[in-house]
This record gives sequence, structure tokens and C-alpha cells, in this order.
Amino acid sequence: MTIKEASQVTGVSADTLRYYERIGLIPAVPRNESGIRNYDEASIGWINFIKCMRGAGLPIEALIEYVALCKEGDKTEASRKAILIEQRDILQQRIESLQKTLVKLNYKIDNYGHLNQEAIKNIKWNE
Amino acid sequence: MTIKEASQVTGVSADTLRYYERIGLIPAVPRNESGIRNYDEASIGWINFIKCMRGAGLPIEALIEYVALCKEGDKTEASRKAILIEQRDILQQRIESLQKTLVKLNYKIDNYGHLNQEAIKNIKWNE
DNA sequence: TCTTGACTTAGAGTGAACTCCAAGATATAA
DNA sequence: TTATATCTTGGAGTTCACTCTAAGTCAAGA
Repeated sequence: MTIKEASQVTGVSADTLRYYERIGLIPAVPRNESGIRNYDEASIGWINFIKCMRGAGLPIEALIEYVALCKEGDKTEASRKAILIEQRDILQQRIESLQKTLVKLNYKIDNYGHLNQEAIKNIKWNE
Repeated sequence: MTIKEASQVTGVSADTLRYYERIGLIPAVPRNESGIRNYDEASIGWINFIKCMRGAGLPIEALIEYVALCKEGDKTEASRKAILIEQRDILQQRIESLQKTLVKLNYKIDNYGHLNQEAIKNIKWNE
């Protein structure tokens, strides 16, 4: 699969695919004799995984480290798992924080236009 | 309250406070005779609101528009509410998407180190 | 054989959101 | 009054995560 096809399949631009590979955010993609990338199932799987993780806001740094550990083989399994757990916990906290903001926003919306502007003023945005 | 105190109270740097005011992300802060900012309760409330919204990923553009409408008075109430509703809906979708990612991440973590690597490979990251 | 189009690399450019800086005004303490 | 600290502005600089460009290679079709 060429980089163009891989881009279409994953929805990640060819430029970004090259960039991700360059910085180690996805493992090296297999090449043909003339050095042209030939994306296989595993490559596509990596791209989709990374796309999903980036979409959830996981830091590029953590993902690069994760990919690097994967390349080193089975002995890094524990460290890899630890990275995922750490990032999972951060994501969980982030979701909880967003949910609190959603509640406040809903409260503000529900009270809009009513005469109880006092209620809105009492929302504590910093908490 | 000086800009330094406002910065300490809200956790937003003085530079960022000036920047936010400059681009209209918070309404003009009252000044004393010599032009120095004197943050009052309302200013602090605005900063905390904006900080909360930005923390939840609401776009600066939408918030600038919201603030501008607020300045125009009661007649813009409906448009303001519409902005909040639109952004609330986006936030809700974002939370749902993050929750799906969290589930996948948990699944991957739970199966780490077990012999069922097949299970992990079957996670569909693009969906 | 020539053209077309897709690929390669290294490196420059971009936009968002700050963050810092210079030069000058003002305020407080010794 | 002098020193120190904090404020002001406009504008330059920084970082991140791409995104684009230039110069060149390579493969397929007319």
C-alpha cells in the first residue's frame, strides 16, 4: 500500500504520515527496493492506534516512548503497560473534569434568560 | 486588584491576562487614573469562566464572539445562548468520544501480558 | 524516449496560543 | 531624591504539530 493509499485509508495526510515516522511516533514502515514506503496491515494498525490516542490528547512524547519500547521487544512489556496505565489515568481525570465543565455549562444555559441571574453568578468556574 | 494579584488568584499569567484582554477574550478591565488595570470581582469572574471554557477546549473564536455579544447588552441574549448550546453539544460529543477511547485503552491494558494478543489486534482504533 | 505523476529527503514555512522583551511611566520605601 | 519594583504598550520570539517546498529519483503509459 502506497503512502497515498495509507493516507486515504487512515485519514492522516501523507505529510503527517512521513512526519510521524520521522519522529518515531509510528514504527518504520517497510520499503521496497527503491526505498518507497509499502504500508502493511501492521503499519495501518499503528497509524489508527496513534490517531486514536492523539485524538484523545495523549502527549506525543509518551507515545514516542511507547513505540520505542515496542521495538525493543518482550522485555519492555511492563514499562509499556505502565505508560498506558499512566495515560489512561490522565485521560480518566480529563474526562471527569470535562464532565464537570459540561454540568456548569448546562446550568448556565438552563438559567439563561430567566430572571435568576444570581444563580449564574454563583457558578464557581475555578474548582 | 493589580494584574499580579489577579494572576495569582486565577492562575493565569499576567502576560496571558493582557493577551486575553487585547484579543477580546475577556472584557476590558477597569483602570485607575494612570491607566493601570484594577481587576474587580466581575473581571475575576470572567477570567475564571474563560479559563474553565478554554480548559474544556472551547475555541477562542467562539468565546471572543460570546464576550463581544455580552458587551452589546440584553438584546443579544438569544445569540449568546445559542453559542453556549452549540459549544455544549460539541463538548458532549467530545466527552463521548474520549470515553470510547478510554474503553479501548482499558481493554488493551487488561489484556497486556496475557497470551491473547489476538484480542488486542482486534481492537478497531478507527471508529 | 519522453512525459506524467507519485515518490523520496531535508529543511523551511505556518497558525495558534501564548510568552517575552524594550522602552518608558508610575508608585512605594529608605 | 534615589532606588527598586511594578505597571504600561507594541511588537518580536517561542513552541507545538504539522504542512509545504525544492530538488531529485523512480515507474508506467503514449
